Amino acid sequence: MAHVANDDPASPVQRERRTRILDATITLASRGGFEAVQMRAVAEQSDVALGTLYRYFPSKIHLLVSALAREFERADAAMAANPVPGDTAADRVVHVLRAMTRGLQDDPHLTEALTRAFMFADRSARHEINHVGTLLARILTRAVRSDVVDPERDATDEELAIARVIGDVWLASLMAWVTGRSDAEQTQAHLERAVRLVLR
Amino acid sequence: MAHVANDDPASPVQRERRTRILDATITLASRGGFEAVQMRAVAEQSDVALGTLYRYFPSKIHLLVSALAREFERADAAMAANPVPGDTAADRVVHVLRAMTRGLQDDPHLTEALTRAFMFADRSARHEINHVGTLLARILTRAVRSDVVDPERDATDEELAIARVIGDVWLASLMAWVTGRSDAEQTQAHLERAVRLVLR
DNA sequence: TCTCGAAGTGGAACGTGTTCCTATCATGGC
DNA sequence: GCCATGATAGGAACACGTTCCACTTCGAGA
Repeated sequence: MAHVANDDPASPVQRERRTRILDATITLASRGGFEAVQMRAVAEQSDVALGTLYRYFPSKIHLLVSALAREFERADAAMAANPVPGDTAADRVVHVLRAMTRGLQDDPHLTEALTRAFMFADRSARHEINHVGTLLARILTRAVRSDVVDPERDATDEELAIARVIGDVWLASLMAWVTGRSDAEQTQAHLERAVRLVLR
Repeated sequence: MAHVANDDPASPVQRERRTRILDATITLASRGGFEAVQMRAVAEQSDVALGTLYRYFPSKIHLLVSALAREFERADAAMAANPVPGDTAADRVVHVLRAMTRGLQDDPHLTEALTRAFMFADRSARHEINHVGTLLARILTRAVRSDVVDPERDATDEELAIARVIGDVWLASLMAWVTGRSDAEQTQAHLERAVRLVLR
């Protein structure tokens, strides 16, 4: 039941194993989407026994959401490194959304796999899901307020609410895109429309 | 491959069978959530062979999303019957959201089953998903504009965009609630906050 | 009424996520 | 160095979604 905690792998060996497993997950997802991420295949490709894989990640959903979290951590770090361009909050948010959306649409299979896992997750994966949600909110909140005079001041309730609403719309758009209900152009248009509605 | 179309069951017998299957689905979902809706159980309870069940609904996801669609159709019809109370668009939308949310929270297992199926759906279920999305948009659009002077006039782009954004936030909130990341109170607060942000 | 194709039945079979078991391996404390 | 204990390997076993097949029943048209 208990598995290796995300942020506290006991040993460097385990940390490295975890990395290998997530790498294999991304590779397989990128190649064939959700259905191609088969637990036996992940175990084989990361050179780990099936039982070990399940010790590290208690389900396929946990595995994929953890992979998503790692991607978001990278994106967050990359965006934190250099300031978001744009004069208004709306400009910056649109810029960030455009970057994220483009990144995803460049790898449709990976996006499909990670998105569907995220959406399908149940209570047992709420910590991982929450982590992803937090990262998304952080990225958007930074875009919304990256020109405030005192960046150390906590974000206001309103800034947080705006970031959350935009995040919600982004997730719904992602879902629509993954299910083939809207193409890249429609997705982007809807996102920008929503940003303009919320940020004014 | 081809299954009985939703809106054109060939015979009354088939229509009645379809109803029985969806009833069984709702019953099982209400009792034990997504995992309790097992195809063999649905077939048995609706007194139909497994192969027949698959002829009517090509997958568990199609089945559950179709059940969700039927629920939304009922809700839509009920709400179309008598006008939404409230003086402002925001009031009416909040009222509708509150009603829908309460209805769902009264049956957590059913909500979990239908929501997760909706979120997990892939391209093969895009028609069913789209139908649900259309119904949701229709319900919200009506709430937004139910006091316009000429209700026959088509909704404006802005009215539609507002309804879509609110629908997106509602879906995301539903997901957060299902995964246990937010309780009923937080969900409602976030929804109302979003409505106020978008409608002004 | 007879016939024929579509629809339904009952159940075996298969794939993949998940669990479980036993033997082996690695590591920290003596 | 040696042991105790937890981690891993390897793989069988199980559950449930899905597919398939052989047979039967139903119903519309000749």
